[in-house]
Amino acid sequence: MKREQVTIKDIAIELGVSISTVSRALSNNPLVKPETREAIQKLAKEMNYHPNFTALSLRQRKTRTIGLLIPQVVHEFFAQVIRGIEDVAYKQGYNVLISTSNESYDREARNAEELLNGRIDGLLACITKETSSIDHFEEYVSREVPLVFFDCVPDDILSDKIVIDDMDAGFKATEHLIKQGCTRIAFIGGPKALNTNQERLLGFENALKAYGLPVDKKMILHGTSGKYEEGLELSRALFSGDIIPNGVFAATDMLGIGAIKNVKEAGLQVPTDVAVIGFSNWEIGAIYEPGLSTIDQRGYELGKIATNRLLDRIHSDHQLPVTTKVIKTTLIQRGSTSRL
Amino acid sequence: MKREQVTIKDIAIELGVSISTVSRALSNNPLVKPETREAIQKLAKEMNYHPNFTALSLRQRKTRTIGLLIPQVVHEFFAQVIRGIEDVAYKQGYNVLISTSNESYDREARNAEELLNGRIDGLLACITKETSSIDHFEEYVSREVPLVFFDCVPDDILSDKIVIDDMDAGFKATEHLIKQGCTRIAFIGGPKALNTNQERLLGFENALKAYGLPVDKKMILHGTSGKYEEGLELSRALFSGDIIPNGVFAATDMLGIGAIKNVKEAGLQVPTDVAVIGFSNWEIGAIYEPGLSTIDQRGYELGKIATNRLLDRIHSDHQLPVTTKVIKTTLIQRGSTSRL
DNA sequence: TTTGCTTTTGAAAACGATTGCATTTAGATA
DNA sequence: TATCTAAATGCAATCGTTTTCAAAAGCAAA
Repeated sequence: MKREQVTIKDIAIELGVSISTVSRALSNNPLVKPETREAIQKLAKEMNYHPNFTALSLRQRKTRTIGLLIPQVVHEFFAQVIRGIEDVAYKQGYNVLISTSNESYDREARNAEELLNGRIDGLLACITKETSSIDHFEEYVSREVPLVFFDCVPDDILSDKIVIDDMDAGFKATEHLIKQGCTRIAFIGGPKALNTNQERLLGFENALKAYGLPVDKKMILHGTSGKYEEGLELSRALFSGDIIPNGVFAATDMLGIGAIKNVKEAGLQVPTDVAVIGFSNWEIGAIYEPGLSTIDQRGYELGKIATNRLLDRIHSDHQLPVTTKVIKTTLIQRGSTSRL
Repeated sequence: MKREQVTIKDIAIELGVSISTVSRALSNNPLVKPETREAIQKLAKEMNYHPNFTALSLRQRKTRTIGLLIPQVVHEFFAQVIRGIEDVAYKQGYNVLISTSNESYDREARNAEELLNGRIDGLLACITKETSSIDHFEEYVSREVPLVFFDCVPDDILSDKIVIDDMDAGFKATEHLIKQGCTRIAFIGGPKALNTNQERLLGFENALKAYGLPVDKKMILHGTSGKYEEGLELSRALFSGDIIPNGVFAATDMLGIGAIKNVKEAGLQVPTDVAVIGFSNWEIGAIYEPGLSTIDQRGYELGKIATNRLLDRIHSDHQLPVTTKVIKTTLIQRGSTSRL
């Protein structure tokens, strides 16, 4: 019953002036006489006036809100990205509307569709593992609604993309293992179809080749979830083969920790018998024993850069050229690969 | 330039009918002639029409959006809560607007103020560690804007609250240590002022008393962050005192793991020499060695219950009585306390 | 006073939808 | 053909703002 907001009209009636004058007074428009302005501003404060966001959005045809489409929130990487996004968005007076697809393609498509209803000024998106078709993003492109992809990005779409250099990171991780004296290095990764995963694998293979080591398909295993339990399983498979690796590059930290756990259970020493490096730099890797060497995925920076790009696009009055920004990663060495 | 959304008016002009007819046709109003309706719906689809969210919100005076005010996203507990919230909200056609305060009271107050501008239909809030004054929530109460607090809730506000039974949980955790044969039990916790922390401590003390064990103030230490490093430090302080504990109840999992790490470094065995139990049931606790016994904080349920309550309030046409719901926790036993 | 200028104010349209009410149209009946 | 009724459509107000344009008010100069 009392839910009604105080409006500009209430103030106008109270003071016996017109709506326009109140509007002007509140925006400090010099057209209105100082005394009037002060009286209006005083009353507005007293009445607890808050300008109605929806009316403003409709009138100005912008919502000061950016959409964020991600597979999941319960994920250290995305949490970092969100923090980066919010830090930038916030400073520029933007809010963030998060839409989670729960790794479901259908939900992603529905969410993307729904966000086209004018409630956001632009969209930041990271596609799910299973996303193949990108029809649901085409209208953003054709209508020129600002759209920036980050991390997991579709190949064939004319849109800004911010990604980390997964191939380079894969190369660095593998090179690091080689330099630590590993000669039989295995790769355990996520879904084969995932482009970030492919890139990491490519970097892995390139490094082996660059250092004259053989690329053995039996030493390359793919999972689906990238989780701890999967790391355990893949590692078990790996260490029951005919060639026992002395180095493992895991495409996620949780896979890496699962691998270490299995190695320890198999009675082998990490890093002496087997060195393991992960990917992402999750907090757990620093605490686990031994500490997990890893690649820092720079989620926070990724979020910041993507948001800046999106806001540039939103604020630009002409159509900006489409760019792809590749961010370099850094390697973090911990106990799990320190053999020298 | 092409950013314009297709509006109902565009369709009306194209088909030479009135705006009202289009509106009715799109909402399947039986007043409009079947052929007209079909023609309109067909064209709407062809033209990629999406009803403008902002206009709809203004007209209907509701936004189908709920606000979420939390200290941080990068936190497994909040991530769980968010998932619970989204699952419920989503099913009922609501979106979630997340506002992060970064544990800053000022930012929390500003965010709360800002969300009063009519862009949300109701607010879910968890206050920060440092929040003392709750003025910024008073207007929600006086204007009867639906508001539900969860987890960290202010004492003196007439509003729904969903909390876990921290005292009971503290009691259970401590009782568990006692039943595992611990006789000198320490408590390491978060900020003294935090009500959840106080409750856990109270449960701790009650359990000691209930089992005839002395409450020694020297065995009760408070930190500020609840993080791993702090767990290490507090534990060091604890184990350099004159009485060495043989059980530790840590008010967060990260404190617990820090404590275990220190105990191990001190050359003691977990759980034989010292049993440790944490709080929250973070993923890391299941993976760490030894596995960390803990209290499951049920973030997902908390999120679901809070959202259901908020939506009830939003949908109710009369003012519902204010309630406080207390959720019981469950104890998860792992290696760190298994001494029998 | 009248004129002309500046300062200040107000009326009304617009943003994109919904909806109560009035009007038109079509078909049926007299 | 005229009248009545029901079906279909359109007009206009509304939601809360901003902003253009017109009008009023105040004041100085003629």
